[in-house]
Amino acid sequence: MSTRLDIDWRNWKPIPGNVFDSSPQEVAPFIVGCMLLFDGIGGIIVETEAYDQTDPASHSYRGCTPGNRSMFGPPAHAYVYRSYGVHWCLNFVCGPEGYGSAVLIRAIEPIVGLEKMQQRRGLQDPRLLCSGPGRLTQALGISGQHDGLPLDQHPFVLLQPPVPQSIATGPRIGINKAVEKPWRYGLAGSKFLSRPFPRRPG
DNA sequence: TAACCGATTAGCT
DNA sequence: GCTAATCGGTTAA
Repeated sequence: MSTRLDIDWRNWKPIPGNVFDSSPQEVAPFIVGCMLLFDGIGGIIVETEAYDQTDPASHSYRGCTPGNRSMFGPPAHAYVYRSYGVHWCLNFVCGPEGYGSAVLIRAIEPIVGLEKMQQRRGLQDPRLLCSGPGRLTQALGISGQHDGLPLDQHPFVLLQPPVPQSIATGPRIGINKAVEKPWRYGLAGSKFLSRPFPRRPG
């Protein structure tokens, strides 16, 4: 059983590398709705968060260290870090080189390679495969050895949809500082979010 | 000791 | 169907 069989992939195009020269607050909403494949397996990005060096919640806030050096490297590269000792989390480095900014990939809708993802995750439910930053790296087989890899070549593939997506925003998840920054972006109503977006007052 | 989390459990609609 | 609370676990400050 698969999803999104209605999509015509012929109209999807590679994401230009210079997209990642922009700020993480611009890149994060842009890549929501884009297709992410790693070694031929993946799906549609449905949730992201922006981080930059001025942000107390960012790994780059206190400058470059051995653990976060990829964040200060060239844009359009991966920053993969270990979270809570056990999980891996995938970020896309953006902004001018040395700026220390990145976009955290928080959730994808699994499309390609369902069986492999289910095997790696040890469960069947598509909604639990990639709905969380640690879950999606396990499903795609991404770990610390992939830190620093360029996003515009194998094993990465990034495609943008022919039509821009409608993006919801909200506060980021799992942080205690700069909680008020609405730097979480996603497809509101998607069943593959790590958590739903708060309903806007109105 | 705090951190960009996941799995499980308990309780709600 | 959903949300909140708890706890294990490694790293770096």
